[in-house]
Amino acid sequence: MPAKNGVTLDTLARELGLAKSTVSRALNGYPDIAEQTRELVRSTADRCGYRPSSMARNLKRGRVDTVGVVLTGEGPDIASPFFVQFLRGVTRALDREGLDLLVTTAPGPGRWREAYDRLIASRKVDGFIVTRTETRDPRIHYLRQRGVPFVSHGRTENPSQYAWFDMDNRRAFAEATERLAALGHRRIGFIAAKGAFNFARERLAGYRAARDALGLDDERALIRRAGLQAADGWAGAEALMALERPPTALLCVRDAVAIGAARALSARGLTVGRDVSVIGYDDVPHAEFMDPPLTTFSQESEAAGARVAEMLLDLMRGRRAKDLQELRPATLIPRASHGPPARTPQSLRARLDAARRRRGRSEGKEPGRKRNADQQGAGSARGGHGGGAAVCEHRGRGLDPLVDHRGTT
Amino acid sequence: MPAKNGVTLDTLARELGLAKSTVSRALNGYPDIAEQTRELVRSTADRCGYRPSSMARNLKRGRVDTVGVVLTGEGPDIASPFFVQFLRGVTRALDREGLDLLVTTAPGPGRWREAYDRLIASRKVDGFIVTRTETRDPRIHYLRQRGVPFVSHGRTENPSQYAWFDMDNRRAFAEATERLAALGHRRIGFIAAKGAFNFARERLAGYRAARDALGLDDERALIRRAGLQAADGWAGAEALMALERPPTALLCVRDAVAIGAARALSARGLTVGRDVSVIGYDDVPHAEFMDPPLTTFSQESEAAGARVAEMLLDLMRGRRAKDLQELRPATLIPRASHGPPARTPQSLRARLDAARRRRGRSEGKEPGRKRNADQQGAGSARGGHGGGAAVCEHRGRGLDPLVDHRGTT
DNA sequence: AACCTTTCCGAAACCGGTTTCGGAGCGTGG
DNA sequence: CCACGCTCCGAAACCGGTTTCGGAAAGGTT
Repeated sequence: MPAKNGVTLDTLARELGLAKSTVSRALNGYPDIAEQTRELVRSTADRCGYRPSSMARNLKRGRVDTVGVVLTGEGPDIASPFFVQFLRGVTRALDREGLDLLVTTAPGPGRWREAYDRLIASRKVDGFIVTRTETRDPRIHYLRQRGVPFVSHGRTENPSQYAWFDMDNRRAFAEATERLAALGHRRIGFIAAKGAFNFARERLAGYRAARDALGLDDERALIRRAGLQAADGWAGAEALMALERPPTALLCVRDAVAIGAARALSARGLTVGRDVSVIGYDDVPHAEFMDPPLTTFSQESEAAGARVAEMLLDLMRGRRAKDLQELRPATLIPRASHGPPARTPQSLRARLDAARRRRGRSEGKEPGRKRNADQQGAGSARGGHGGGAAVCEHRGRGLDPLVDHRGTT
Repeated sequence: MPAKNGVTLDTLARELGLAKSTVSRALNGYPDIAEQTRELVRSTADRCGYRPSSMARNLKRGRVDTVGVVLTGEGPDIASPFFVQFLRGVTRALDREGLDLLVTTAPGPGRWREAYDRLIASRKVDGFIVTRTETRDPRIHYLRQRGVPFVSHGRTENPSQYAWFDMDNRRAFAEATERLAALGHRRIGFIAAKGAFNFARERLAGYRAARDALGLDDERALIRRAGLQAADGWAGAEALMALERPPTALLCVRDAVAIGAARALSARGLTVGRDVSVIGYDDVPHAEFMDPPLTTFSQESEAAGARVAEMLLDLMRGRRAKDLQELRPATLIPRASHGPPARTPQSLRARLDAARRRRGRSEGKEPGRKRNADQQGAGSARGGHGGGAAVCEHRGRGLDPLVDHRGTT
């Protein structure tokens, strides 16, 4: 029943009175076809709207002109607007060479291997793009051992043996640290990610390196490890502000975290950018519209996607993986969420304590502000009033600090 | 050279001493194979790690078990975290049935047709998912006329003849309007989108319907049309607050716009949720961490993606398109950015004028706040201080109102 | 014992291209 | 006039499956 709408090679051959093979070679630019014949074939081919069936062609050629991406990771970690930009960059670059992108999902948490297996074994893709690498990423190892070409967006701890494209996260956070130090900050907190994402490790490493090189305060308690969401930023900032000597600046592993942190600070009555500086990473669309606008690093995700795709094409054409490794600088976007410290840690402590006392007094006699009854606690995170912790607790996270006790590597 | 790593049907057949066709039928559950033989074949098949080549199989079967999505639209309009969630939902649902998702891009603005053409003609996909429909979307017409199965996420103005899944945007914004009216608002502004996206039209229509049904103020000037970004929200709010009688509540076509609008309001010294209520749509991750947290509508993008994929599978299995049309309610997430109006429009006007006078006086003698020199104007959007317009102007948008002069349909 | 079903499997066509191989037609040099 | 090389095209194998068709073997009937 494959009647299809299709005009095939045979159709053309019959139409032209030529052999199927002749038509094929004419269309594919073989040198043993008379130029006149070739032209004739070409013209009737696109007069009839002929398009070779990709599956038939692929069957013989042994490749499918498709690269794969398998979506791993759960929940909102991946829910970044940049991933779409990245995909767009990838598809744009692939399209220029006539390739397509196949997207699939792991059938469950931790079951990425099955997805790769299926795509490889059924020959649905010629290569892979892997994203969001972890420091020790089993996917890299797996793909290398299976001999499938791939390019990774982000490195692992030992990135010498495969093709990758990465932002220089380490340098970026070193730069942010240096910048804050130059403004006078000596005590800089870091709200890090507890996951194994390599970009998170690198950012932390960059902070540490610059901090040590500059001789800044380096207590363990200045580093909080949490998740990657705004609620984690809130919790992290709360914990850091609870310190005996709170930091005057906060580096956040990404903007989502910075957003939560900034809210926690202003909920405690502090002015972000004066009392405490905050710097994030990503330049999410809303960073510019925070109050104050968030200092951050830009992404250029689409360009990254395009570059990764190009690298994969090079790789599949035989270029060596070791020659395909690119580290790109991230560019700082300075906005008003950072500046010279307006207070010392001691003064900050005093200010926080004063604010808490003030809040304690006014508790329960909040002015004529109706609170919507049908909401589940999130509404309590209002500027200056109320306990901000509710925002975190209803997400299942308390304020318990998650101090980092390990080294970088 | 197709040495491949692969174990093929012939390999198995030779190994088992059976015919290729027997092996194939055994594996595919044909009834004319002895149960014993089938088991034998099955076991050796997965002992050898046999996986049928998808291209070979597809060639004969005439389908490829792949559905396509072509990314259209430019710039940040598509840069929504929800699109990834949506894709994840799609791939999850497809994966359950052994299908994959092919993603591609139009080779240029307005050239979506080429992308569809290529995928259809080269038989790389069996069907399509189209997203972000416009009110009169040529893609729908095109795919219908070509007879390719597809499901659309979002409707067009005449949605009776194809399969679609959509949120009830109209009901959502009617509900938001009713809710505000119940709280006492009589003058509600709407920051709409000037594009042709159908969801934007529907939201506006819902607002209009409820507004008229409730007899609220309905001046044209209460509707501003702009883009979909935060800067547009800023500009829209600025324009609405410049009215002789400003609205006491602002409905925004989506959260990004609401974020910009809220910032504009607070930059003018107004308290969002008291002086002016703001409601958005999307429930972006940061909405909860705004000050105050943003009232909005949730998306459930992943579930939507999954449902759309399931509908497409049904369609490809022969179910009729007319039976595959689903409208789902959006659920309001009430937070603190809306409440009863604390002021009348007149009082709002007075407050705004007073704030402007105050700003005028303090201009030029801003306290010891260093402004970073190497930023391009965005930093001027600081809370309460400075002219907020800069944020919009450096994006190439002025404050000129773009009033709506047309009807709904 | 001849005949008819059923059960189970093998042979071969087929999907729509690509690629190899060989040969017809033509011009040229010895 | 024949051998030889060159240009251009046709025939057929092939890629790795699916599906059709036919027939052998086994079992049951009269």
